[in-house]
Amino acid sequence: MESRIERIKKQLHNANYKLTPQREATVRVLLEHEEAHLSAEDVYLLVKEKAPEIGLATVYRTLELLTELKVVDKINFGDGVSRFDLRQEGAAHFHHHLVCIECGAVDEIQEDLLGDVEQIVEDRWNFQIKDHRLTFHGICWRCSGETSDDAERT
Amino acid sequence: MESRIERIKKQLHNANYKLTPQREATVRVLLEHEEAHLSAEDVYLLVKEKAPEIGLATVYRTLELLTELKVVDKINFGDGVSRFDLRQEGAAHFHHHLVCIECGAVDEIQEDLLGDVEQIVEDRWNFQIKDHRLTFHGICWRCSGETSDDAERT
DNA sequence: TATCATATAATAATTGTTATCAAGAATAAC
DNA sequence: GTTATTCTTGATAACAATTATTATATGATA
Repeated sequence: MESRIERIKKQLHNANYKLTPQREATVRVLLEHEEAHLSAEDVYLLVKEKAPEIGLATVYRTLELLTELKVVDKINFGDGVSRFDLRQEGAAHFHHHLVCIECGAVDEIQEDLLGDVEQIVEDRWNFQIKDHRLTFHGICWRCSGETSDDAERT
Repeated sequence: MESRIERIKKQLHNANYKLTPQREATVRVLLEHEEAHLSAEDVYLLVKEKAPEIGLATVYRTLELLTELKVVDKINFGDGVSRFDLRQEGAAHFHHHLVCIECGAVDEIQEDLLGDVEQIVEDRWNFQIKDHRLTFHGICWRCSGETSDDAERT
């Protein structure tokens, strides 16, 4: 974890920004809640536990900055708030999400899966793909397990 | 076009709603601007040209209603506003989008393309897919065409 | 030291959207 | 036809998420 902070610090410095205590606290919260898909408000409340003097605007600014530097990805599941995910180190592409319409859980798919599709799109639509967003809405294994007979026994 | 309005009228009636003049005006604007990805505000301004007495709230209500009936799809490209697309008649699935990061243009992909990917996701993650959202961000043919030969520019 | 740029907390302002509510049609009951 | 009843509407207030403002603090530099 410390090494990841170090690397993020370098990324900031490369872009002429500093890793201030507030920014570090924000990054730490993100690191401690990977895959949690926190909203700005969520992050704010969590950071506040450790650094109560931080302001909401600072969290917004930090998240914006981190998005710009591609340290985090800003996602939007259509529920009115933006959510922030740490980008996996070395991941060229954005990961996908499974949003459960029953319980609201958000699971991640790290696999790319879109290789073929992207090739088709680039060729057929003459479109140079830089990034993608893929979200499936449906019923997760937990919820379908509850009512389904052949539920998976974990 | 009239026949599509007729069908939408039936859909409304089936759900115990009426095609009021305001709703019809809104639907007509959507029909006349297919593939335009209008925001609620856009729709409001366009409807106002024909029916100046309409209120913004009515447009929001109508768009919400049409979304519920799956006449339109509500999409979000992360720019802070929701956009509304008429769903292609008979389309079981939501179409995909190409968002150009240069000029902001939004093109549509009607083809599904995700058949294989969905099969994998359903099997491997035990997830029952009901809908999907797929958006590619990149450079469209228009923008890459402009500088295509001597690529390097600012 | 003074000076300069950056970062900050607090708060005001803005934006997209939703809720409220009284008034206006449409429909049904008498 | 008149009266209920139910929808629907327009205007506007309320709301929540985000962004801008401002005055202050911090830290580096000369």
